[in-house]
Amino acid sequence: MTQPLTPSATSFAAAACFSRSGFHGASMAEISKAAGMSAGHIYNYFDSKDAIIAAFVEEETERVSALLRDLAQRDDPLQAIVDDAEEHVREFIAPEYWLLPTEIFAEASRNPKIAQVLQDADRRSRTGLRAIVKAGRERHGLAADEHTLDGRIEAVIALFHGVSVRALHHPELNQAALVDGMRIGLKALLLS
Amino acid sequence: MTQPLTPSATSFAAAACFSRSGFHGASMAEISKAAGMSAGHIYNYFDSKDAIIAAFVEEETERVSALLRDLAQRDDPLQAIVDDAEEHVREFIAPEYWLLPTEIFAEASRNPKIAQVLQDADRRSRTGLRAIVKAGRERHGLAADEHTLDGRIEAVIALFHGVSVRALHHPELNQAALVDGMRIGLKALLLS
Amino acid sequence: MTQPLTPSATSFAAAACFSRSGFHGASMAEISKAAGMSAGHIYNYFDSKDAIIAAFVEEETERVSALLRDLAQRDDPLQAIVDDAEEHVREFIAPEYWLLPTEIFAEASRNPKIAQVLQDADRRSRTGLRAIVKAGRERHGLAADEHTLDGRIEAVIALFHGVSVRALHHPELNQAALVDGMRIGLKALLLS
Amino acid sequence: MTQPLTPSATSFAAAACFSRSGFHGASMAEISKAAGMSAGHIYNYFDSKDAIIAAFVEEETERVSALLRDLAQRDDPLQAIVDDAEEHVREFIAPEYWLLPTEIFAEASRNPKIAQVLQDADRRSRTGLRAIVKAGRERHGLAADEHTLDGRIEAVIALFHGVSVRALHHPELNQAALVDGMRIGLKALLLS
DNA sequence: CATGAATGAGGATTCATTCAT
DNA sequence: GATGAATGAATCCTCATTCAT
Repeated sequence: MTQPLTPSATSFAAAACFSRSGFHGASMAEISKAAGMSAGHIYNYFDSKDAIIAAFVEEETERVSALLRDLAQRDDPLQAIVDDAEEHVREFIAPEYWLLPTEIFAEASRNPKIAQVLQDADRRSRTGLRAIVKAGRERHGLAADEHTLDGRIEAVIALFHGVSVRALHHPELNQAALVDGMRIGLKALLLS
Repeated sequence: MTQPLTPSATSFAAAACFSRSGFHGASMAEISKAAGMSAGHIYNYFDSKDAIIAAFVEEETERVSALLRDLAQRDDPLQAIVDDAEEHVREFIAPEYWLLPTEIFAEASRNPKIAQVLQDADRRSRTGLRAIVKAGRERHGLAADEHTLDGRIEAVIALFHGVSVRALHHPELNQAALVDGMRIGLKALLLS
Repeated sequence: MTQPLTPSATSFAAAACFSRSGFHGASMAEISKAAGMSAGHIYNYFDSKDAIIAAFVEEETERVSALLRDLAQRDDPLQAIVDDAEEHVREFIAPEYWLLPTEIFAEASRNPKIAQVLQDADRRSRTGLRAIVKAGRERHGLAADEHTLDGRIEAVIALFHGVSVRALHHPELNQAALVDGMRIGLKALLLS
Repeated sequence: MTQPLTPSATSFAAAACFSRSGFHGASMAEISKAAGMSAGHIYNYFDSKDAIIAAFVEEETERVSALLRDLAQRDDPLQAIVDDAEEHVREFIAPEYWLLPTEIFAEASRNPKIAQVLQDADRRSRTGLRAIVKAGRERHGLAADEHTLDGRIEAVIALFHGVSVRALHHPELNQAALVDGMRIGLKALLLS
């Protein structure tokens, strides 16, 4: 979201390429065709291919952060997390959901600039989730001190991220069973 | 563990390069220098760079599988998982631990051959863990039907994998708090 | 003649390299220098070095086919073939003439795609020559049935191709004598 | 035949490789496997791959020269050439016959050393054939002066070499018709 | 004599990037 | 703004040749 109009279109177009071939497997030719403009012209918006990747990662992480903001609107957000486990699992298990993040994580693990983008977005997400969990637990009369919140929140996010990793390792996993497992874990972490 | 002596050394040397530059960012020149042999000679052991990656992934996943086998030796393995949470978290949080897996996951998400290696190793791991959890829960007088086992095991593994993803997103996370969070989640999943 | 402007220039430039070093001895660097463009750029016109060879062979065989078309214009083409023996021998004996065909034949003997190009061009040439010979022989009141035409035409072409092979084996051959030999053979084959 | 025993075996083994892949397409690894010895060991007999090619060409051309010597034994060699046309055509048309020569010609057209080998062998062949034709023609009361012999001999050899070239260009050629064509040409050249 | 591990130069090919139009 | 022709460095890979054993 750092870039004007057309670059955004480029990032969007690049998503398909990145998803298919990975950041380094996708060529500028491939990206430019998907973006519907010449390769040379892209350089009017981006300094380099790395800049495209960075912009793309920024948009992508922002998109994920936004999901959390929705959650805060719910009546009893904590219970909602547990209740919506099925829907969330279905989402996190879909390759459309984790293909690009997986690529992003790998890039971040080598590229400090990308890692920073991820960490900044995560801070925002955490802050949002933290407020939700704090309010929720207090409403349910549960402990909501810093240590408790820190640990529960990290574990909850880990659980969700882990689901996508599971999908990669075990595409035929028993989804219904996992949903029940998730509910047990989430309830223990959020509502006890 | 599929290859004789020298290839194994190559895989080992390649690890450093892959970790630093990624599978596709690491050049054969870089790898060969690390392996202490000429680039050309590597091709006496491996058919292609992809074959190096595949062999490396195989070794790496095997290494992870081995960790599970150790677990089975414990007196009360389920309780051990909960008790050892601190040690496990410390391990899963260390970049040494997740740097290469992260790269592997990204590769697997695009390369079916690599995905297969991962899935095969995962099946072995799951089978091992399943036996442990089944025996443990029966010993504790808990439900151990297929659905229960499926769900709990997937969620437990997800929790651990997720910890590594957290470390990437939040390097300064409150480790002690996370350990407590993990214990809550693990106890709920394994011992209830 | 399959390719637009610049590729044609490449083929032309490649001819010198192929003639000097052979198809496989000529490096892309050599070719690109001769073509006056970077090696990388050639790949905008040709998919591979093999494609350059194929295009070159196509142009070259087409050029040979064209010679036949001229022949048909003559008043008494059969007599012309005999009469022009000296000129034709001089031509077929010149290395400029057979250097590249020799390379092409070797390539065709291993590469089915190239062989096909050759055979297709040969069919066209034969059809053309056949019409000429048929009309000529009928005009001279000679047998012009299929078997006769088949055999005479094949032998005549063989005679010419063979001249080039002779030049390679015996560069100092007695050209005037060979011309007379050719005339005897050609007259026997075409006009009797 | 410049080399002792084992080299000869190497040349022999190399024939299959050369025939399949060409001189430059055949690797030393391929050749050494066919020769049943290590690649390194071949260098005890040959200074370089080029030397193997040279030795091979020498053996091969000698083999062809030898065929001519047989011809001289016949009662009426000239008539024999005409009479045996069918057999000779069959032989010259077979890929086993012209595959390697074609490769050799291409090599000779670029490599003066190979060209020399070819030309030396050709001189021997010509001398042999010349004696046969001279004696034959004199016996039949035909002109046998130098010019006549030169021209007829060159044309006859060209005719035979050309047959192989035809086979490459027109694998389905009408063999029976060509035999008749050859007989007409040969009779005109040798017996008139 | 014989091996085959090891080298390293050289090959085809790709691709991010530039720039004249 | 917009193109795409053009570059050339970098990549993977092959292979003739050497040499320690």
